[in-house]
Amino acid sequence: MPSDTWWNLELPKRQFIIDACLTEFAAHNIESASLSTIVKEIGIAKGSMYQYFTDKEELYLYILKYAHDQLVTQLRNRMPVAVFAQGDMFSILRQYLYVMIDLQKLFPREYTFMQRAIRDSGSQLTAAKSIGTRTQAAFVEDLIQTAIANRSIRDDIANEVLEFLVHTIISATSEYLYDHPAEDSTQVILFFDQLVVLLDQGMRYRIRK
Amino acid sequence: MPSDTWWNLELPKRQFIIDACLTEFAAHNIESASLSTIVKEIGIAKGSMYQYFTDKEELYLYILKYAHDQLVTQLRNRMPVAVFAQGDMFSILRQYLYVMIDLQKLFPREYTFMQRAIRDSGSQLTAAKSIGTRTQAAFVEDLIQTAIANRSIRDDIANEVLEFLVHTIISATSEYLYDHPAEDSTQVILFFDQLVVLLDQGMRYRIRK
DNA sequence: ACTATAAATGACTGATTAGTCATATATAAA
DNA sequence: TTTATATATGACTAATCAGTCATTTATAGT
Repeated sequence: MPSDTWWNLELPKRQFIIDACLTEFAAHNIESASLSTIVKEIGIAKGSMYQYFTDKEELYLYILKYAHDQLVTQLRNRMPVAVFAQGDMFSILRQYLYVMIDLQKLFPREYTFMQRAIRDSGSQLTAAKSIGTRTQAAFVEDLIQTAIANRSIRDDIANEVLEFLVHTIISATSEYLYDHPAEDSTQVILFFDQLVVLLDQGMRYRIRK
Repeated sequence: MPSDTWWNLELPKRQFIIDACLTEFAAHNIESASLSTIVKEIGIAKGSMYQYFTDKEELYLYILKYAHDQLVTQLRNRMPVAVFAQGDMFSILRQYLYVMIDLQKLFPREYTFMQRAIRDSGSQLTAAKSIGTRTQAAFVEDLIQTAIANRSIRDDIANEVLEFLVHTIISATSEYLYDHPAEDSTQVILFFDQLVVLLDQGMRYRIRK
């Protein structure tokens, strides 16, 4: 939906603009993000921005889609479908958490923005919500379906509940990364490993052998 | 920190003002909530508001504390300390989730506002964050400590991980309620019950007897 | 060099914001 | 009734915002 003018721009300039928008949108929700701030940061006139995008919302959704596509592409590279067939659910989940750690390091702006967009999208932009969560939702559904077919997990609990729990774990670890970005990766991995073990083996007390 | 003038107001008027603020702050973060909207809604002059509170932030924190105190009081009534001593962790957790359902029904504005405040407080107001999460953090810590002492849960996983998981579950169910406010309680209870069973017994597949 | 098209500009509009303050009104005391 | 104090008011400031548009500048075609 951006204009032809936008696509005629040199790629480095487009990238520069995108980066500035990512930074602003990662720090403020759409309501309080400022286009004036963005153009001042980039060093272009405000009018130029309106040659590329019709309004703030179009810009926001475009940047959201960009960040989303970027992350999904990376995720696909790191977790090809083959991974789903083999291995049980818990090892896949563990791998997914590791990938998230990587992505946050390599694409901090995109990652942070997506995180914020999903968090903020509750009431407002349903478009944003659906872009943000559809991928994850599809991933979780696949994961559960495969796991049940594999008999990796029990089948006597409603799928909705299983999906909720897995989704919750993913979101929460994502938030955890968001809140502890600078921390040592090995520490975070250790943390996640224990978390997956906990889900895997269950929490209830059992006599130590 | 509100002025004497505020405390000299008749209680019903104070309550009316508080209610209007709760509504606005439940719908917008502090950055984009509008004092102009609030005073228009109440039907008083904007200047009056500044006779009571020195600025927007003071008002916000006052309302936050109000909502927090309200909810904590209710929580204490419904979950006296005695509950912690008896019962295992999972039944306590289940009870806590039930109480949340009640509170959301009985104090929708306070509940929604607190939920939003915790969610939004990430970067900005640390005061808000600490008010919002301290109570829950203390609750979770107690819960885990007691459960380990009881041998309700295993002791070979780092406390931090256990606390994270429980905290995550509570937040997520809280979000779930936030997103499905009108839904039938019995459905929600069923959902939570299965969730707790899942945590309790673990997810891994086991042969059905 | 001349023309046509495309892109960039920034002053401007109208709306909204948080916060101020001189003035007006109400309450109470003398 | 007069004086003193407490409270309420809303017009006002200065800043910011999204979005507009007539004008300028750059690019390309002839």
